[in-house]
Amino acid sequence: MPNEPGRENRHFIQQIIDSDRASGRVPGEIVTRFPPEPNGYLHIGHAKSICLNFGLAREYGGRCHLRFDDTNPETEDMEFVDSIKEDVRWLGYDWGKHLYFASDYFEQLYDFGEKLIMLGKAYVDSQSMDEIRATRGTVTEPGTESPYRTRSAEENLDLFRRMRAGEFPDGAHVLRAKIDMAAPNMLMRDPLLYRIRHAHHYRSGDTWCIYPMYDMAHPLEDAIENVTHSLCTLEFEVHRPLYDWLVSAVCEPPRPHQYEFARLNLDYTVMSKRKLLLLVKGGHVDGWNDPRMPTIAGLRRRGIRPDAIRAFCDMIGVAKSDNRVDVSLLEYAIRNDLNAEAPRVMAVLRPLKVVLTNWPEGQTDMVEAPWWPHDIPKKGTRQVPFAREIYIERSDFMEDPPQAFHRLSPGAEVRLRYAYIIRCDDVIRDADGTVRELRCSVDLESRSGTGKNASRRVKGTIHWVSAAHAHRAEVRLYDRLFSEADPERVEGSETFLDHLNPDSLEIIPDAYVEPVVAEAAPGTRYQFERNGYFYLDPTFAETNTPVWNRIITLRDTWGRRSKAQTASDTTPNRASEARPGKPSSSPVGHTPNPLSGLDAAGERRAHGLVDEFDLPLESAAVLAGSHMLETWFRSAVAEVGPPPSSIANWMVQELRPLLADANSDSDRDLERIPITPDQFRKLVELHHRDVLSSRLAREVLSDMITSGEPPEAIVTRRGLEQISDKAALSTVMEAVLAAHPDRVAAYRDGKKGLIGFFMGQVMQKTGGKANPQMVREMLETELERA
RNA sequence: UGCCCCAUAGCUCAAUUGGCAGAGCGUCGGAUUCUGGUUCCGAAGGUUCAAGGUUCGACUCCUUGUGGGGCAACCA
Repeated sequence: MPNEPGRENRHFIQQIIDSDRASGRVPGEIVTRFPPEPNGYLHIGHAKSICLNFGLAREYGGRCHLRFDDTNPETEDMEFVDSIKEDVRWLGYDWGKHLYFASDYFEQLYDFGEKLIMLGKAYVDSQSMDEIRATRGTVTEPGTESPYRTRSAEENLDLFRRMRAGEFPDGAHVLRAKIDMAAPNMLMRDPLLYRIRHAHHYRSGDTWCIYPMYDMAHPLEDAIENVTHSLCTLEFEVHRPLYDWLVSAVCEPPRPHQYEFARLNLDYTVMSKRKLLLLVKGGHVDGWNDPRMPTIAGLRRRGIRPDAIRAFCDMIGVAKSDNRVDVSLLEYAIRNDLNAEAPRVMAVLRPLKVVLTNWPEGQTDMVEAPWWPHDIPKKGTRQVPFAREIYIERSDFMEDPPQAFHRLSPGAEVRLRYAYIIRCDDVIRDADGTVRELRCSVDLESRSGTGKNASRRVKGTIHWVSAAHAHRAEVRLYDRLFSEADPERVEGSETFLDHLNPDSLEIIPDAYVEPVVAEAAPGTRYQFERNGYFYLDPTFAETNTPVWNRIITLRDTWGRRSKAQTASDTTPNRASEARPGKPSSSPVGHTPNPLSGLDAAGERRAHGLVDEFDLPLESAAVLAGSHMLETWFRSAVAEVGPPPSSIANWMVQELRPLLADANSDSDRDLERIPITPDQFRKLVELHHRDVLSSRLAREVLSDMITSGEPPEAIVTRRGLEQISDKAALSTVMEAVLAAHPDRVAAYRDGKKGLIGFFMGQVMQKTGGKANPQMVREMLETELERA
């Protein structure tokens, strides 16, 4: 959702796509894909990905593929393919003709395997699984190369073909990429590409006995389909170098790129397929579509509409930081959607009988009740029978109510919604003292709409049903499945199952609904007034008793207040719990050691630079960290010219960040840029002599990197000399101040931060050429003159 | 412990790419209301993880820390 009015808020992937289009990197259609493995049901976390991928395609007029990533024959099934298709469609998205299966690419993927072998980029390894594991090394130690790594291309090809032909048992050989067994990224230590698996695949049957691994299949599938932006979750970040390696090894230029975003975590729920399966298998829920489950099927059966899910996904945004979304956000999306979609009716969940003593026995009145409240622009009414005996909600009566309670109590009056005002005269009790029934008198002139006293106001309005006309219905009340915000956070021998909420389901077999509700078709959504939104569960369509699932309660400021009073001191404050990213105590007195990243030799070099050139230790440490940097620095320094510390400073602070182009080692790029150390020194000199402000010098530097021209040439070509003429600057400044009298006043009123705004304006008006020191001084003296 | 990623209001995210720290949700008030709902109005809430550095100016760039997450399946 837009954060700033008037300016659409673009998340980082949209920004990437925008710039890809602007720069021409992606001239054609934007192509994304949603790539589930058909081995489980989709959940609300997948919904985030679906909304992202299909939403982007819709937004940019591109397309989104639905691709089943079915490369593991042992876990996948057609049942899941069907349910996933249903769920995506239900969410409101359409893949058109772009339905794909990894299993349809097996032949092409195999050809890529042969190609890699021919290129010398892959080999058949005949070590056992254990040997491969053991020689992979650890995160701190490099792995060792397989003895089979040097097999000839011919031998590899022969072996790979025979693997395909079924000559070998499972595990006898694998195809591995030949990359680097010492790579710090474990994924690059000759990752497995193909394994032998004599297993029946639900689509390809027994055609294949070798299957590609994810790292082989996924990037190449993207390339085959001309996907432009391949979006996945954060845990695949470390796979990206491998993705790039593979794609650039065997594919032609228009190539896909992978970007990673944070998966959704929701309070009071679990999201992994494995844990959801455990809930189902263990009988803790009623199946994959239990209305308490975060599965799409569960949300659907709960009665939530797809519009609400999409709105929710819009609200949570897309970013790269781990998150745990507060349920109130989901609840808001659901209520906000249903408010204008669910007609209002009356139902009493926990009945208390009320006899209206002055209402004639046997007389039935029909009152007219609108389907919608006044503030929803929809029309229509229905008739509701009103008679001598009615049911009201047990919780709407209190014998000894607190001050703020404005429902029924002895002697008090309430309005029965759409009907009459009643007064409680008598309370009838059972032998054990519990209230069995109320005797009330009706103000016969107070009938809603038509009565003489229709406009008489009483404090409360409650809902009701006529006892003789009401229908019975089963109602199921759902609460959160877990009692802990983060059920996966366990101690000792606990599992997430220990955090199950025992009260997550309450079945009320004998609620009463007004007659019209009994005619509802399965799948109908109503608001039971003052109780919440309910959904007639279609899975019970066959049975005689209708089952209404409570989708969600109404927002309840009263219940919240009374609960807060009783429970405030026992409920732990969320803020006080340890949260990721928030240090519990801030360390003090720490002095940073710039040398800490260096080995002994590096430290010596750094100190050498300090002694020789009088550099600050920080700059020296950075330069000493890379041989290339240090050499470059030494050749940039000259007898005449700016002090070495300035050159070092500019290298560390300005040059290096400019080199940091996506996925490359910036310090190594130093030799590839068209800037000579001599030219660089001249640039620093221009800044040092105050010909260029730091801002302009930065501008020139980035120009140098792209154009390769010497700094003076760029300055002349673009007319970038700094403006230090007081009169000229004054004119610009006056114009800026005159154009924004309100801000000038605000500044003089104490909002000193506005100096940045004025500076920005002046710099913009002068094309960044104004001498910032002078401008700032002039602005300050001018603005202080009140 | 090696490499990679992340850190802005209670929660989820912005901040025109170095120029006034904002939005939605939540919280608390007020108005409206025949739903203690909705709608409308308002308020509180910030050492931008910390320290140092660069800069006229840093949420943004550099350094070092801290905290959190990911990576050592023939899963995806």
